[in-house]
Amino acid sequence: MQNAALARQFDQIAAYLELAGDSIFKIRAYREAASAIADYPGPIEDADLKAIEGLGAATMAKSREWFKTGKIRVLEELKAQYPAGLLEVMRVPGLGPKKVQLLWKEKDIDSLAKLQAALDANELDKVAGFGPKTRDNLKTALRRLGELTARTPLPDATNTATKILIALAQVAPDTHIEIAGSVRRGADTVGNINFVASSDTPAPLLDAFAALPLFEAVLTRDETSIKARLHDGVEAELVVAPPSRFGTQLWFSTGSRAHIEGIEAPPAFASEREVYAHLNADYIPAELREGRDEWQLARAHSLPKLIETSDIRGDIHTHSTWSDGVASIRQMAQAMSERGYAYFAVCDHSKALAMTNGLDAFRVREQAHEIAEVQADFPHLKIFRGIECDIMRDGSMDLDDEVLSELDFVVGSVHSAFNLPLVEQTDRIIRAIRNPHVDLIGHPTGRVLGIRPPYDVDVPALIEAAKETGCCLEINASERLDLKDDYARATREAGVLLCINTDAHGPRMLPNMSFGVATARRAGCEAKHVLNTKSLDEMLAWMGKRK
DNA sequence: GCCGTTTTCGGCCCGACTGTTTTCAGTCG
Repeated sequence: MQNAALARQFDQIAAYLELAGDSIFKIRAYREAASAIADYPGPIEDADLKAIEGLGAATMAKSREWFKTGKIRVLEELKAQYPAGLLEVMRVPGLGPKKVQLLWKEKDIDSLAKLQAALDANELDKVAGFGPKTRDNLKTALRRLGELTARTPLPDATNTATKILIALAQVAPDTHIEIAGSVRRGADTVGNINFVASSDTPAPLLDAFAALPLFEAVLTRDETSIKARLHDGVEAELVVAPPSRFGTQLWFSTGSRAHIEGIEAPPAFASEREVYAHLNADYIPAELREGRDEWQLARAHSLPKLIETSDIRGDIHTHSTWSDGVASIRQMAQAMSERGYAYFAVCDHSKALAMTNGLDAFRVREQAHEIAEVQADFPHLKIFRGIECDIMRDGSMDLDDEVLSELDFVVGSVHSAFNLPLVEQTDRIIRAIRNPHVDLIGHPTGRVLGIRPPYDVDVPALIEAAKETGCCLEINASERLDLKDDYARATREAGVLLCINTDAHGPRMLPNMSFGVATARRAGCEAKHVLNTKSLDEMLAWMGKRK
């Protein structure tokens, strides 16, 4: 299955063409080809490429070239033409293709390090377009980018961990191997990826680990453990323990440090359950092992019965091709149905987000017809009419109350004016919470892991307002994980309902639900704390009460 | 580059903000 690898080739071509200032439509075509390949359900190398929407003559030829030679000439030429570091520089907010080209040509800046050095040495003062404000913004942006990229987002780390597990399973099919560390605990970002294997003969396993092509270099190795670095810089560690000590090792390798600290080291046990029994505690789920109150609760037999992904009955915040989604309502319905959901809501963007072809009142009503048509073919899946309506700068909604009142679900989200002062940003969102049509605030702090920090907002004040109106707050399960665990915990404690949504722009994103559930588990949530664990009947009753 | 067609080119993704211009280019969502 080479889908991801081929898709990456086209994404890279798109990135270089963007840098080169090529046509936005051409760039988009490459990105759509990449997306189509990544989304293709079977091995792309066996697919009938002509039948895949989004692939044309050019991308098909390049795909075949890659199957045959392992390379795409156009991409190799682009790589030769532009230093790879320029793509990194492009990631700095405020720097687009034009400015990156200018910095490269005039100041030979082709890496983040050189950009930082130039800023520190005040070398950009004379470059056209780089006034004092821009230079200042760049310094802040660079610092933030450093903080944001220091750790890997949970979804990426989980995907990598799974790849490593699959690769190991091929070499050692009978060995029990578990993911440990912060990935297992469901932390929103991850420093490194940990594994524990159960075996009396570590050497072959360590050899196999060292030989995985995913790794760039082996960093350390002893008799029972090995640490290696992936191509993207992330480090992965495997510890091999004999079966009789596997549980204790898994417990140690899962952590967290705060959870383990002050606990007398347990003797060798085969399972973690025995470890906790030995410590006179109930089994503590990995997501709660953060050194909060979990030991107290576990000893008092009063740990929560944490929500499971299987408790989720539907997805409330999803997109379709009516705005910037990649799948039709019918395709989304099919995917939801296959996941066994009882319902989902189509919540495309509203008109203020023009770039996504957001819906105005007219198109909202047009969409209702298509939803009704698709609904007729899915008797066991309720399709709700919804919208992800922009919260404008002043806190008003992008669509009139009259239109909003026709919809089953209104998700209110901020997609503009991220830099408002704390009080203004908070008041803006509270105004949306107080709009009786708004059922849910989408990604309430606006962060995107590894890309954008949250905007300044007083989350406890949002929770208070939501408590007054019965509005829910979202745990966005995609690359945002927003609300984050601490805020989700405060929301639950305030008695405000959370709603875990994938914000899926295509079927491929539906499995992200588990990351949102992990966040909810870290917040100590049971099923009853989350809106979309309700059965269809319960949900309809809840909606009825809100009207 | 892809797509669809009143078949082989023209449309596709637009509006707001920011900082720097001295009348708007570049970036972003």
